[in-house]
Order: sequence, then structure tokens, then C-alpha cells
Amino acid sequence: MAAAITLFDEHGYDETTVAEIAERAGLTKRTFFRYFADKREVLFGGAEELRHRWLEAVAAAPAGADPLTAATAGFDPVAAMFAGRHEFARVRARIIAANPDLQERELIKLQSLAASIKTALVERGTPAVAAILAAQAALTVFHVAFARWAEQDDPAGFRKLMDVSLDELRSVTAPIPGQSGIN
Amino acid sequence: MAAAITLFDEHGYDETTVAEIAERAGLTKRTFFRYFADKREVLFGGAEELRHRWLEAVAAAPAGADPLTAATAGFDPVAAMFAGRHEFARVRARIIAANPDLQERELIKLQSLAASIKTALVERGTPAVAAILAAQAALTVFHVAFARWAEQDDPAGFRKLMDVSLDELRSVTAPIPGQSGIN
DNA sequence: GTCTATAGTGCGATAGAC
DNA sequence: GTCTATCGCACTATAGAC
Repeated sequence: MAAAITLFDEHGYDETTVAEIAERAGLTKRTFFRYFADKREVLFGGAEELRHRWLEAVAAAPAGADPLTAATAGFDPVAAMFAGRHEFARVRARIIAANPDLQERELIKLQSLAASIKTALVERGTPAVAAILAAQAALTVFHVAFARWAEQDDPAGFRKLMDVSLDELRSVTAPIPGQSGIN
Repeated sequence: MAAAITLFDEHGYDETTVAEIAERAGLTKRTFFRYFADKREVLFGGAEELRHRWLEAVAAAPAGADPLTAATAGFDPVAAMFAGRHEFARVRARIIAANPDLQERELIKLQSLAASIKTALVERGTPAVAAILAAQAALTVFHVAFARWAEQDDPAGFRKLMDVSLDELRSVTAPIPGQSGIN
């Protein structure tokens, strides 16, 4: 993973072959594909851990919590996971922003995470459609906050950005009486 | 496009080669790639028209409309566009559901549409973050409603499903006082 | 570790429309 | 003559089968 991200950053994603990554890591191409289903996967190594932590937090949310509160319970452990990895997040974001294929992969990872969270909510008794929407809303907030965090120079404040973004989503979707409150 | 969707439905997406699609359509592989940047694109032929209609509707929304109302102004023309295409939507949904690569492409199309809608909202004077969130919310509702429509046997009622899903999103994200109202 | 199928590209030739 | 669509062919990288 380190070899890949370094080479992608130096020469670009498309200009880096799997053989080169493998060589830099002291492996063969074949071994690379034993660990990563395809070239893109190497940039999403932490996804399973992130999913695990998030789901654990959803399951641990108080029984009476509403769906969105339960869905966003993952914000704490996830923010903790990214502590000290701001520089990594920046480089990774830059690489992904430059390549549509990688953006696709990122989106499907988020989508897959949303599906997992939806399932976790359903297991808590949330109706299916509400579960999909709450999970999707939580992921949107996470994604927006992550992008804001990767853009800014300050390595702290990721957790806070999630709360701010969530409040803004609430304003935007607030029932109509007298405009949105943000606009 | 017709040749492709027929072959995908008959033999599966992975088992259909571009050469086969081209042959069935009376073209060569090279010409296929003149029209579609890659194999997946052939399933997303209507995307530009959908974007165009949606953006037009956002731009035409009343000046005083809140961001989410403006973002969802596209629901009408989009629903009209899918009138009489329920069977197509079903087959297409089945093909996409069976293939992760296609799901990726669908997600990025939605994401790209969300980005366009966000820009249209910003041009109306909506602050950037509120615009992202409103656009994302509108797309989530569209996506959920489309999936529900493709699942059901009734070819009508797509427009109504969008409204229902939007109301459910509003319930889910409603500020906390006394639970969500749905759960 | 080897071999192969297929997606996708670059370039030049050709044919027809206006 | 110019513009555009299609084609033919050689070529590379990915990904997977064995």
C-alpha cells in the first residue's frame, strides 16, 4: 500500500503499473493480486476496519435512539481512526480526485458501507426505507466532512466537521416553514 | 444500446464481449468505442438528457425556493422521461444489480449529477455546503424511489414514490425532539 | 509462474454527405 | 474540397485461468 501510494503520487495512477508497485514492495505481480482484487483496491486498504468500527458503534447505540442518531454513532470511532493521518488523507484524496476510476471505487465503498449500516439499523428495528435514508444521510455527511477535512490545512477538527455538516443537512431538509434557515 | 441490453440480459454482462455487441448492431468494435468510452457506458445512454432536464428544472424553480425544493424540481421532468420505460428500467436494474462494476458506474453517474445540481444551486445563490447537501439529498431520494419503482410490478407511480421517499427523508433527518416520527 | 482473453487506444485508410 | 462516420490493424495493460 505504501509503495503504491508513493508511486501514484510521483507518476500518477495510470502511469504506474502493478508490476512496478510489486517490484518496489519486493513482491511479484501475482502476489499483489493475492492481496488486492484489482489495482484500485490498494488505495482502500483501511475500508474493512472502518466498516467494522462504524457498525460496532451503530450496534452499541442506545436502544431508544432514532435512526439518524444510531447511523451517525460511527462518527466518533471513525474520526479517531483518522487521527494523525491527515497527510495520508490529503495525498490519497489528490490521487483519487485525478482519476475517475478511483472515484467510482470510492463511491461504491461508501455505498457498500451505507448498505451495511442500513442492515445494522434494520436489526435495531428501523423500517427498511428509513434505514436506507438514515444510512445514506450519515454517509453523505461523512463524505462531505472528509472532503472538507482533506482540503483544509488544519489536521485537527475532523470530528467537529462531521457535526457541523450534519447540522447543515438538518437545516437543508427541514420541513418547509419559512425557508431552510441556511439559505 | 439495444443490442447491448439484449445480449447482457441473455448471457450476462461479463459473458458478452464488445465485439459481439458491435456485430449484433452491425458495426465494428472500433466504432463502438467511438460512441462509448467503455463497455459500461452503453447502459447509461440517457444520462445526458436526464441531466439536462433536471438542471433546466432547477434553474426554472422560483427564486425564493429553498435549496431542497429547487434541487427536487427535477423530479417532474425526470419522471416524465421514464414514462413508458418501466420494462426497460427493470431489465437494466437487473443487469446492474448483478455486476459491481456497473453499480460503480451508476453511482458515479449519480454523483456527477449531484455535482451539476450543486453548481446549479450555487448559481441560484445557495451557499456551497448547503448546495452539496441539498443536491445529495435530492439524488438519494431519486435513487431510492427509482429502485422501489424498478422493484414493483406497477409501471405507474414513479413520481409519487419520489414524493413519498422525500417525506421519509424529512422524517429521518428531522431535529431530534421526540424521535423521528417514523421509527 | 505462464499463458490467454478481452478491454481499450492510436493512427491511418476509406467512403459517403454536403 | 471538407467534414464526418466507419473500419482495419497493431498494440498495451489488466485480470484471470491453469
